[in-house]
Amino acid sequence: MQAGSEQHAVAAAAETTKTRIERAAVALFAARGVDAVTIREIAAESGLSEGALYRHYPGKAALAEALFFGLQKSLAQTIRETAARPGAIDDRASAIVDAYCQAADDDWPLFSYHLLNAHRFLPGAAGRAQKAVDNPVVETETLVQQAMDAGALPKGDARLKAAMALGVVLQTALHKYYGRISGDLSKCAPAMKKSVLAVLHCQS
Amino acid sequence: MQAGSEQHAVAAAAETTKTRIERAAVALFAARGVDAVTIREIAAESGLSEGALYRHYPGKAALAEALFFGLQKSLAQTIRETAARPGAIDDRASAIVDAYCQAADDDWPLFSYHLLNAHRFLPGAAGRAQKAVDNPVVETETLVQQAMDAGALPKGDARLKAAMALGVVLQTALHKYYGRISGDLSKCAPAMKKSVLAVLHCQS
DNA sequence: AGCGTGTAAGTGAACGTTCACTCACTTTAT
DNA sequence: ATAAAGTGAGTGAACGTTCACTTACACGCT
Repeated sequence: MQAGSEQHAVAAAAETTKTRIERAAVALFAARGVDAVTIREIAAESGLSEGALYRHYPGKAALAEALFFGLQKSLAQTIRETAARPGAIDDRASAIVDAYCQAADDDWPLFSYHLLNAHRFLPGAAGRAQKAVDNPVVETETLVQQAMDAGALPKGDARLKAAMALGVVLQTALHKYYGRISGDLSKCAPAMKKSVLAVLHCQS
Repeated sequence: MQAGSEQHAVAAAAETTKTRIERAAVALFAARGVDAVTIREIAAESGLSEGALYRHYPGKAALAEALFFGLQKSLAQTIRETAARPGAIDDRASAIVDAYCQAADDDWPLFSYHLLNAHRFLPGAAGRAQKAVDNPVVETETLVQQAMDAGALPKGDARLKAAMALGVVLQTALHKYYGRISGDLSKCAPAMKKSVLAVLHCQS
């Protein structure tokens, strides 16, 4: 891990064994659900043996978790950075819509896996308060709250506003999963931006 | 099933063995996911034995499916009737928001189970076109399309508009599941209605 | 170059557990 | 008496995980 042959590896993503496993797993998990997929299937799909998977991940659960939180963290970071940028709330909200679209179009299997399995990894109402770091929802709520405090949005329940705005984007992605909307999610970005802004600015 | 003692059974919902099973199953499925729940647990929760469940359902999968499609059908029917009622699009859209709120507040375990497990029972993009009958999404799309045709809404992609409008409501319900929004979903109805209308009427 | 050695990566049969489902039997209601 | 409803130990298949073994390769030594 010290002097590999694939540093500056952000873009090219060399096809290491580990990424082979991850791609196979994400494709199967997204298509059929984590529980319905067996280690044997992941091994077959990635062209490896079952035992080999355990050289890279301690188990199926850890693999599923790592895949989910990888994107979760990356989305949260993007939103946090976007929210921190100076500028009008409209521009920042639009940038977040673009960020979601880009994540979806970049790696649709991973994105849809994340979309459909969030409730598997995030605690429901029972388990107290979601981890506040690396959470796209929390970041969005914070952004909305700040805009309200600054008078850039009408005062109101920031959490509710954030939920409704996120819903515009995430339900659209879900309908893409169901085949009710086709093509890249970015294609819908202009309409989603207008709707998100309409939601954010409407009096409640 | 022909001459039972519980016809007119819409409201009172007599506590038959079958409903005991269903309530126990839905509570467990909603809290921990279908695959993580065992038949033994459902039996224990409902105060029956494993064998007894099989007198009423052919298996776990059929039980999970019946619970899902029970609400799916009921939601679709409500929306269809609402959409068919004469009146302004705004009033009908508001009525649909109320219908979702009522379904959620009536039986939150069932509603959240439905919300979180839709992708388990509805075919993804691969399986061609979702069953068009008894599908709340299809009904909503139809309503939006009709309103566009009638000039009551700006022309555009009805499916996308429907997705975004549904997202306002369903993501809010999801955030209630995560404990980010508390109290009855109906409490959010006024704000959701305003947002849904803002989405529907905004130019795209 | 040839050789010995240590380490990481990969293999797949075998293991033990879990779980949906079955069935011979008991209880309850009519 | 008879049928419907309920019981729970038993069964067999599926699955995640383990492990003894094999292969690939890097490095120092002569």
